[in-house]
Amino acid sequence: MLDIRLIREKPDFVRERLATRGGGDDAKIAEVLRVDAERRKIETQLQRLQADRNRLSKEIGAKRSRSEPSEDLEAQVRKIGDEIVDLTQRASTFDEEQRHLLLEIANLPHESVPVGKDPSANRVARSWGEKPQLSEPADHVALGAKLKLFDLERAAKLSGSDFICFTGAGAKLERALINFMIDLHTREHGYTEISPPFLVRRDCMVGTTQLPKFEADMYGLEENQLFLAPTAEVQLTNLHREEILGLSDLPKKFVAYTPCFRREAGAAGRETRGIIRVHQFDKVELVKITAPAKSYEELESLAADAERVLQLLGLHYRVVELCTGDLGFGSAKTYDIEVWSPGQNAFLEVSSCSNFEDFQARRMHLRFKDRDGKNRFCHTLNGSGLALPRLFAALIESYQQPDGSIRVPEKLQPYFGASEIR
RNA sequence: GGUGAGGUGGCUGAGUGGUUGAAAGCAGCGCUUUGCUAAAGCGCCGUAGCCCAAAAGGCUACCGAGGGUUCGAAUCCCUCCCUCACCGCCA
Repeated sequence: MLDIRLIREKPDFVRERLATRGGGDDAKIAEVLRVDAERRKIETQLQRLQADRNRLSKEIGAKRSRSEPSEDLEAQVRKIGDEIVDLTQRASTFDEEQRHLLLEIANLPHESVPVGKDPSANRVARSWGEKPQLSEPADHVALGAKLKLFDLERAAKLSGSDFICFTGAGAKLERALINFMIDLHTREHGYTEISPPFLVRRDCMVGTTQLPKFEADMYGLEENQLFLAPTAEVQLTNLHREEILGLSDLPKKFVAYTPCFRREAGAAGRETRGIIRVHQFDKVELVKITAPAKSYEELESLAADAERVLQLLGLHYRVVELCTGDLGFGSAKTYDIEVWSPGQNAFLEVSSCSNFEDFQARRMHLRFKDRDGKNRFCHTLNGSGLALPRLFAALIESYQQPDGSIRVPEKLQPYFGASEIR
């Protein structure tokens, strides 16, 4: 959520920055400014009446204590009371309308983000390693079937299409990857491990911007208003919602392993082969809550922490700096980390590391007490570290051997308990 | 699920209809004293918003949330949420 004061004071600046995302927000800005002006007008009227009421009510109290008549004043205040009821109603209508509009206006891209309208303007920031030399690489679907690592048909029997059921060595490999990543981030990168609930309240989903805009992509449980979290970003970032943290508590760094649930409405048929786009997948997520001055350096180290996973596993990847038009709704700056998939002959996104600045914090009232004693909004960041099915696919494809077996990367062997899968 | 107790500022905790936005203590900030530390003394210290070009200043709202009673509600009534305790049920 943007600060209404910023929009009020620098509307042209806001419009210009939003336009770099691809435009279409001018009408919303005009509308929110109109509502804001109206809201303040009514609020001022309302406050004058309340001040009158307070003053007269005190007089009534004083008169009564002196046993003087006060009926005329009481009648007057009663009348003011009626007007207040009416104005309060109108004021809250405008309040709601303003919040509604603000919740649907995207964040401003950071000035360092390359300007462009689609992924063709994204910038490859760096790449690591090399494509493995494989004469005729099998893709993960073929490898998985052959070695019985997962069973998509039977997963469909349980839950419908686009679900995974890992089996045997596949299930164990997934679990090994989870443990490997969590240990890395807790032991070497200083994150605190969290095992959060998977169901979250609506407010949390609003806080991290999944709602209200993307409700169609979320799984919800109608009767008790809970949602299945689409990413642990929701739980981890909302952990301290509505709190005021001490400056010395920052940065907060959390890592969690959770399943993630996504309807992927409208995504059917696109990039959905095998296990790379499914309704439920496991993910190790990294979240940081930082002071504003530090958030961009924390973004760099967050990406580095996620990249470290791929480096230790010896997987080729590249880091892409998203352009303004490709940026997510709430993000000010994002690096996508893409691992090489020999089977797809393409890079697959396994992590998206973003700095939301105070966009999420403002929605969830997440603040810290600054050195000068003022409460300010924190900055929030998150990135996968990493998403499992795609990592799994890239790993088995990259480490496949001519004889059809899969070599297990050395760093993973203590977790997996064997050096190969055959 | 049942019964009981409770939700007040960063924290602890007073406060049952009108100068209480809220006592007191702790924490925090500033100053004094001090070789340093510690201790002591004095002062300041909630949040959000509105008016004002701005500052100064003024005003409004907020005591879990939402309604209600009243001229006036932290205080009385209703509903809901949450926390704690005990009982029941349960992986």
